[in-house]
Amino acid sequence: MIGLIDCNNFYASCERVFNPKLEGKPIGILSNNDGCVIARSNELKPLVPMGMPAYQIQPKIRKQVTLLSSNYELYGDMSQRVFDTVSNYTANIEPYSIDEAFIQLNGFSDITAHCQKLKTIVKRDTGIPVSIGIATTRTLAKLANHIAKKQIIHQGVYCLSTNKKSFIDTLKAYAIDEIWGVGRRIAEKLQILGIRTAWDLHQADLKQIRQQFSVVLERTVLELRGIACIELDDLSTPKKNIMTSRSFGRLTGDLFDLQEAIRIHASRGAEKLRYQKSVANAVLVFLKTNRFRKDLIQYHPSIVIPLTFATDDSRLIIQAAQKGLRSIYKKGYLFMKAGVMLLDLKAKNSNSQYDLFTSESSTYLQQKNDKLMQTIDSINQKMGKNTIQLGGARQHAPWQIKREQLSQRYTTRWDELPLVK
DNA sequence: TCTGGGGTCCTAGGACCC
DNA sequence: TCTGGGGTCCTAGGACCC
Repeated sequence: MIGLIDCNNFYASCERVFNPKLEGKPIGILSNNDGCVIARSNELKPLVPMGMPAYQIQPKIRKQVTLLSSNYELYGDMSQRVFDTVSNYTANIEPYSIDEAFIQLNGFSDITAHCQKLKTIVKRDTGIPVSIGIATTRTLAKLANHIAKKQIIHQGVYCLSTNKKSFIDTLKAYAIDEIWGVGRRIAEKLQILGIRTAWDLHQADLKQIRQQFSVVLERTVLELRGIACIELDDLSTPKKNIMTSRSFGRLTGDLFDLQEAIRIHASRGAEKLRYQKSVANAVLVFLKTNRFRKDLIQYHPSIVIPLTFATDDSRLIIQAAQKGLRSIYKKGYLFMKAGVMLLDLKAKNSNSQYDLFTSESSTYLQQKNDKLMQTIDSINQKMGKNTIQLGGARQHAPWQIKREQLSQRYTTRWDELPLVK
């Protein structure tokens, strides 16, 4: 059997662990730049829909709720703690997102009881409440998890068995658009065909699904029937592209601002690249104006700059990115977002990147450069992000994101530890 | 005034090959 | 009247996920 363990209202729960006053109150976590509500406590759910821009929340409601900037450093660390705890009680854990992981649950006489225990331990050791769905396939485990969360009677753990009579009723009560892998577009198309519930899709004709949709949806149908056919990428599988981008706190059309932002993104991308032990063959740079501002002229340029040889050296990647920026930048536009994407990634294998032109002296130089990057990375790892940066970053530059309601990074910064009085 | 960021997979269609 | 057939590779775009 497969279990899906999912943290309840994860970001909100992380905040509550360190600020218990927020317990029982409606709280929401905002996207970067304090833009949209991207996570809600149960109390907030009836008041504010998911994804609503913060400024559209009515003042009357706004007064009753606590809105916080997202604190990814905190959430990332809490996520690791939850997964570490789960790993101690299960042979095989597959993290799927920051707040979810699949677990293998074979060899237990009473799986539900085991999961209840696991749930209690995670709450005790990390402070994070979780729900667990159990079934024979990942798609059904997701569905079971949903039920575990929604129906209080199950106390956060639900096992969905395909051979019980209740299975059909459960699927009949489950709307099509809530199925994992069925998004808005496909749901609309399915509705037209008269397929409205998980049970309808379970019963659908495989051939027809394949023809009118794709193999992806065909797999979902098989999964609903209890035939496991969705495998997850191992998390250690290196990424094929690496993207770093941010919306700006304020619009800017100034080249110097953009150069600074692009340098930070290129540098951060190179860090991610080294972390997964890859090298990039090309760098894409893009700019975007604010598409919501109908009163401003729009411009969304992007360009790919090939690198002379595949590299993970921040300096070369920054250089390429800046070259790209200069060629797409035009005066007279107000930009709201900039980003860098590292493309055509390959494993950093000790020789491949030096190709034809390798000579003894260039190999020596390469080793020296590698060492420099390693040193920067290890200092930043030990002393905190951005202890060493290539070039400065002005604190109040327009491109810096707005995070006015940021909580402390309680678990990752010495000077932000929670205080016990 | 204000509207997230970072990924994956699949398919269709074009270029090119013999 | 009648314009080959089949394969690969690449890219753009669309769908999905959290």
